Amino acid sequence: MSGGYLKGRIRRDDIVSAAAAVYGEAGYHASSLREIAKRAGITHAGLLYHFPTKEALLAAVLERRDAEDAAREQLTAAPPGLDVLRRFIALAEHNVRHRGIVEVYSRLAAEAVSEDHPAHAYFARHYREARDSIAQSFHALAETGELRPGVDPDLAALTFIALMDGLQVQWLTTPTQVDTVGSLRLSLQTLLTVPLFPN
Amino acid sequence: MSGGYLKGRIRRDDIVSAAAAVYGEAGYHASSLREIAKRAGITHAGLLYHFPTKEALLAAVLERRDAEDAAREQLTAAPPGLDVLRRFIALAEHNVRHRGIVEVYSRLAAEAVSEDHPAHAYFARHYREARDSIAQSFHALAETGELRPGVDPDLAALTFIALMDGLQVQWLTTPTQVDTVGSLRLSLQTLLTVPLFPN
DNA sequence: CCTACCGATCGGTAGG
DNA sequence: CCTACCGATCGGTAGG
Repeated sequence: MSGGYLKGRIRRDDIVSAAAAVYGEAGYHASSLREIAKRAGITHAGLLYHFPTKEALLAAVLERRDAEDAAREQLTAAPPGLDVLRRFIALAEHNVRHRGIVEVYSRLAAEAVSEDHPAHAYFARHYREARDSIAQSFHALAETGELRPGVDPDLAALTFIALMDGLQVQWLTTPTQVDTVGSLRLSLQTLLTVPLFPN
Repeated sequence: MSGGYLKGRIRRDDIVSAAAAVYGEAGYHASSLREIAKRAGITHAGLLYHFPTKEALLAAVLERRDAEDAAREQLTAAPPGLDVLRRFIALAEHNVRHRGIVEVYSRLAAEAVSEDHPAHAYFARHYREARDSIAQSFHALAETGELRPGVDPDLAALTFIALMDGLQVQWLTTPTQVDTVGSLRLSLQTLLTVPLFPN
């Protein structure tokens, strides 16, 4: 019955995977529909049958990434507090084992600083949501005395997100010299009065 | 006597300035020699008379940036310690008032994570030198008891550099919501046992 | 989904 | 430094 639709969904998924891989290697603007299509096993005109424009394909890549992240880490599900912070650390640990994911994200984020980039709104929203989520946790920790006195929760949240992103670029550039997870743990622990990972 | 050479140097400088501006807006790969040449008031073939290839122009942009940074902040001149850290903060303050500089740097850094990018070696070296400089200062502070006990100087150096870079991308994306200098001060102060900026 | 094509743009070169 | 050009590549469309 829905055989045709199923095949279409699989094909679309292959294209999105190929696109994410190419974006990671070349960024969005420098990626060509022909290269993406070749990896998906079709022509570039065939790709445009599934995604009407280059931008529509980018949107599909970003949407799938959001869905995957949400499903894997349940970042927003936990109540504000230490657990949320631990889940962000877990996300960083996952990323170290999946360089491709980090490449796409880092490259697109840098391109999207321009207001006219098609992914600009996506990243502006992404940053705001991440900051809000982390800030809520720091505020909760402040109320229970688990945040070091004098630390501003909102500023600490901004700092944590910026640190995650900066570490990723530096890690991609010189992988052997960057301990992403160690740096995140150090920074977080320094802000707390209780152990982040009790022995 | 050297009239011809002087004019050549001025023209070359105009081209480098135009290139830096375009790199900041579009990145390196997406920048065209024709757009850069137009802003410098010549044709793209004329540009190639001064710089033989697109890569040669990129190298000139990076070289000039290094020279300007070194001259302005004398980052390597100070003896390791609090003063070096304060100079990096001063650099961040300067950058907030010169968005264009930050755009070039952030965009190129993200592109250059690829090993085959012509600026890859430049950024790998840049990161290493920055880490070494900061690490030396943290080591010095550790010996005088000005670094919080338990803080690893090398990890703290990596963290500080990553934080600077991550803040810049987030600030470029959502300028009104990011306090770059405040975040850097908070992070540094949290690592120290003495005031970074005594009142 | 493909073949065939379009106009536009790219980095670089020849020749002056 | 310019004019004029090259081959290559781009996103997108027509027509099936």
